[in-house]
Formats: sequence, C-alpha cells, structure tokens
Amino acid sequence: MITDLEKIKKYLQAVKIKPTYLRIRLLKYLLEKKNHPTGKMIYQALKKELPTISLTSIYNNLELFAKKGLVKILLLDPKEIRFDGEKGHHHFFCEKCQKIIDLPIDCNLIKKKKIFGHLIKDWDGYFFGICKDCQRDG
Amino acid sequence: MITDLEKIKKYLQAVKIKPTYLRIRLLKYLLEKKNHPTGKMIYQALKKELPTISLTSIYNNLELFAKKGLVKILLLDPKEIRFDGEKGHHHFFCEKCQKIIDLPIDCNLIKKKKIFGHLIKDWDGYFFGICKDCQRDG
DNA sequence: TCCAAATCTGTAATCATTACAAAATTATAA
DNA sequence: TTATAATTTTGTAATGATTACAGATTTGGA
Ligand SMILES: [Mn+2]
Ligand SMILES: [Mn+2]
Ligand SMILES: [Zn+2]
Ligand SMILES: [Zn+2]
Repeated sequence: MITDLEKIKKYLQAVKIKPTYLRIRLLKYLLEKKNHPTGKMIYQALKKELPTISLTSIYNNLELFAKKGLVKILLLDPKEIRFDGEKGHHHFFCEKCQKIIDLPIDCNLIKKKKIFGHLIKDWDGYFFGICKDCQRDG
Repeated sequence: MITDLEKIKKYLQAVKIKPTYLRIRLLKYLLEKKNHPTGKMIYQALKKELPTISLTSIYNNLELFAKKGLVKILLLDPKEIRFDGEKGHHHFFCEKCQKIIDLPIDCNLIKKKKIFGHLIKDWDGYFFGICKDCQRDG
C-alpha cells in the first residue's frame, strides 16, 4: 500500500506535474483504492476530508494525470468513465453485480510495438460476463 | 458485400427480431459500411432515404441488436458510443487522424470460456497509437 | 512581503443518451 | 376485407456526465 505523501509527491514531480495538495490527495486515493472509481465517486470520497474541493478540479486533474500516463481511463462502463491508478492489466465487468475486476493475465498482443504497421502506445482489454461470485450465488 | 434485403431479413428472424423495414435498413447499413458509426451518424445517413425516421428508433434498435448479438458496441471513444456490424476482431484508434481500424489478429485470451473463474461472454480489445498512414505523413 | 502565474472553485452550458406518451404500423382473427 | 390488439416508431422533454469559463485562491519566487 502506497500511502506516504512524500512518495506520491515524487510520482507527480517525475512527470512534471506540480504537486499541489489536491493532486497529492487525488493520486493517493487512486493508488490506494482499487475500486475503479468514477469522477463523482472520487469527488464524494475526498470531499469528506477536503470540503472545499470541486468536481471540476477532480476531472481536470484526472485528465492531466491520464495525459501524463499516471492513471488509466477505463471505457468499460457505457454510462460513465472510470479511472484506474494501476496500469498494465485487463479488466472484467460483471453483468450481474456490475463489479469491475482486474485480470492480471498474460496476453500475446500487448507486448507488440506495432500491429499491421500501426504504432502501439497503449491498449485496453475488456471482458464481459458473469463473475465467479455471481455464478455461485445463482 | 451483403446487400440483399431478404438475406438481412433472415438475419433478424434468426435472432427473433421482427424484421420491420427500419430494422432491415439499419442492419443493412451496419453490414455494408465499415465505418464504426455513432448513432447520430447512422441517423443522418438513413434520414436521406427514410426522412421520417427518429434518432430514438435508431438508438432503441441498436440496443436491441446488441442485446441479440447482431452488432458490437464499441467503447473506444469517450465522447460517444460507436457500433460495429462485424464482431470478432480487435480495434485500433489513431490519435492523429482519429480513424478506427480493424485488427483481425489472433489473441490467446479471446478463446477462453473462463478467466480466473469468471464466465466470459464477450470481449473488447482496443489499441491506441499512430496508424501506418499517419506515421508516413509525419 | 509582494506579485505574477498557476491552480482551484462555482456555476452555467453542452450534448449524447434515455424516458415517455401519442401516432403509426403490423399481425391476427372475425 | 375490416376490426382490433400488440408492437413499433416518432417527437419531445428529461437526464446526467462532462466541459467551458470567469472570478477567487493558492503557489513559488523575488
Ligand atoms: Mn484495474
Ligand atoms: Mn470493427
Ligand atoms: Zn458479479
Ligand atoms: Zn492515423
């Protein structure tokens, strides 16, 4: 678990982002929670400790983080964008309980630098179905 | 090129969808065009020949088609949903020209019925970067 | 401490998607 | 064919996530 604020500050500085307190707390939230939150979910969670924050700042900084490669934007849910503080894995979306589950599994395509001549910079692997728990429950 | 209306009618009936004229034309559009259109793009294209259609009907029937497995919903573009009349391939999105390109390439994960115990019903593979043409052009 | 630049907030606008009721179409039976 | 009920389609309004923007605040350096 990465909680040390100084360490998070360094993550931001490493990609040339000025480490304001809001940004540190936002990145801390993304690195600690594994819940693939929406912008609003992050806003509501951080609001408890930082009552003056705005949803706009959350969105703006999430976009900044994504642009700098600090977080991953997930388009898994057609209703709203979700964010992930960890990169490099596939995702599973359960049609019963709506949970998003990490799939750290090897894939022969994601190592490729080019596919059919197209330069690959990033990738998303989404899987849909019924999760292990929901299968058991009925 | 699949253009025969009778053949498209049979595709609809095969999945228990009543083959109204609008639905036949909508599926015809999706099967003929390879442009991964948005709902609005389809609406504007079909409107030229069917002036009375509504955007609501396009959306409703696209959702119906997707539910019956006739078309694929692409969550590639954060701004809007795109639709694909063909299934079973990965997609590439060029950050320069915004083109969506099919990637009919083998992947060792998509054949799996289960991953970590989760039942797989469908999957999406997205790749992002710079397409072949845009690399050459600069 | 003072100042300019960057960031943040609060509110309003945007716009894809959905909800809903009325009109039109379709299928079925008399 | 005609009547009737069910389904589909239309037109409009509502929803809600995301974005735009201007003013307030914070930040870092002189
Ligand atoms: Mn994840
Ligand atoms: Mn395709
Ligand atoms: Zn589940
Ligand atoms: Zn391109």
